[in-house]
Amino acid sequence: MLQVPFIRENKDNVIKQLAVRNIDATKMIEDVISLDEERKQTQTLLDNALAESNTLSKEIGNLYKSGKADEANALKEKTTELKETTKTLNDKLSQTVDALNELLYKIPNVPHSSVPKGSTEDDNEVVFSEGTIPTLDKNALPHWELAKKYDIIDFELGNKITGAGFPVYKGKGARLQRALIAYFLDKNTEAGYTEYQLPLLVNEASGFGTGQLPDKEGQMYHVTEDNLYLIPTSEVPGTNIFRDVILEESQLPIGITGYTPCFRREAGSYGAHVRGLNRLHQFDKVEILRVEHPNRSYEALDEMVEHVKTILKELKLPYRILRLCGGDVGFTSALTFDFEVFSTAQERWLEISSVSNFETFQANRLKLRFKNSEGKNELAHTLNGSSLALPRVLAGILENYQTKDGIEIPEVLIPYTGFKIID
RNA sequence: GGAGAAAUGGCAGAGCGGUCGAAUGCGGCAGUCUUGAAAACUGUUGAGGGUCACACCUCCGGGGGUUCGAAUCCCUCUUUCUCCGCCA
Repeated sequence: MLQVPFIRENKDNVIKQLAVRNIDATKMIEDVISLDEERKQTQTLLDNALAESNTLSKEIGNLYKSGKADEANALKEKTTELKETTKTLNDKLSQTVDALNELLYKIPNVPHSSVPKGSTEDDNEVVFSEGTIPTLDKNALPHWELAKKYDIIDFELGNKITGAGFPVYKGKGARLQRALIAYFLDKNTEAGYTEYQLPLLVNEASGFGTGQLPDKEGQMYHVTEDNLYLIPTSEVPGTNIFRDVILEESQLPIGITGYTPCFRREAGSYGAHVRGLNRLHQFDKVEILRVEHPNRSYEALDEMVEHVKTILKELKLPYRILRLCGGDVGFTSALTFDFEVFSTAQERWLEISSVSNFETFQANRLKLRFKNSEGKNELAHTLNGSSLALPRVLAGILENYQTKDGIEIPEVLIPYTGFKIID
């Protein structure tokens, strides 16, 4: 959520930059400012009334002490009136604050100046690509066929146990999953991220903290009995570590990594593009997350991009990096780079990582601050990225590494899998 | 799941319904002393709103109530601890 003082001071620029997302925020921004104005006025009136009633109460106390009960009783009548006033003002204030917040929840983050204009994913900018796309045999199969052929992922079984989108990994398939998780975690901790194991269910406050609530409620599985939500990404529990936290400047930067399954309802997604591992309700992901000083958060973003590149290079997968356009960049993000792996048999790019700088957008909701060199509390910047999401990496490996003898295992993974080929 | 106890500032820990945003200790910061450090001493040290700056207002786990006035009384929820039960 954007900060009101920031909106006030940069009104025109905010509107101009939000236009990159193809939204005309003029009215929303003006409403924010006028609601905030109203909030301040009401607050002042309320404060004055409260101040008066505080003074009166003290006087009454003193009068009682000095035995002047009559005078005290006279003053009491006055405070009764004041009570009415404060109640009315208080109601008005909370209405205004609610309206203001509701509006603020609807305004997305201001895109970074480098975010290109555009409306769909076709307008994303390819900024880097690496790796060679293998020439496969004409009998090459998409990963869901390979999964069946080598009996390593059973989609139907998952269907039976739970439903579509909950695959069962078997044998070498399961082992490969575990290998990938361990390998990613090792790479991330080597790069300085501290490993965490996080809860898979979060409460309402955490959902609000990272912005899944109130808007994207339908995307999460909700355990109504206990009012908990299954996490759609470890970003939620990971970032909420820092909810209501004031750090010392010397504690920055903070980098954490964690593996969790992720649960997404993906309501309204159907068709060929969601076949096999392309889109699941439950999938595994290893995440990296940073809390940074505002001065160097973009440097940190570059470091994260470089880090993910190293992993893909080691896995020898053909990939490219996109700078997301205004129409595609997430609600909370200021700048996002997506990584895509080429799925040779499907002949399409699959998104496997998304690395973003949220600047203060999340921190503002979380109240994540640090004491700056002047001793003032200042909002920190948060960033996160997948490093990496499993299913599509797996899809990429299965498809790109298939040979007539079986599926070869990328060399860096062999110490983790204990086998060299799936056949 | 049952019974009991508790929740106060970074931590520990006081707090007869008014003078309490809150004693005291520790920690943090600044200074004195010292070649430097430690010790000692002095001062300072929660968050948010508001203001040019003050004033002023709100916050003692969350929510509600009683009262002219609540950290203090009542209700409720949550969490923690102890005991019992169940259990990976």
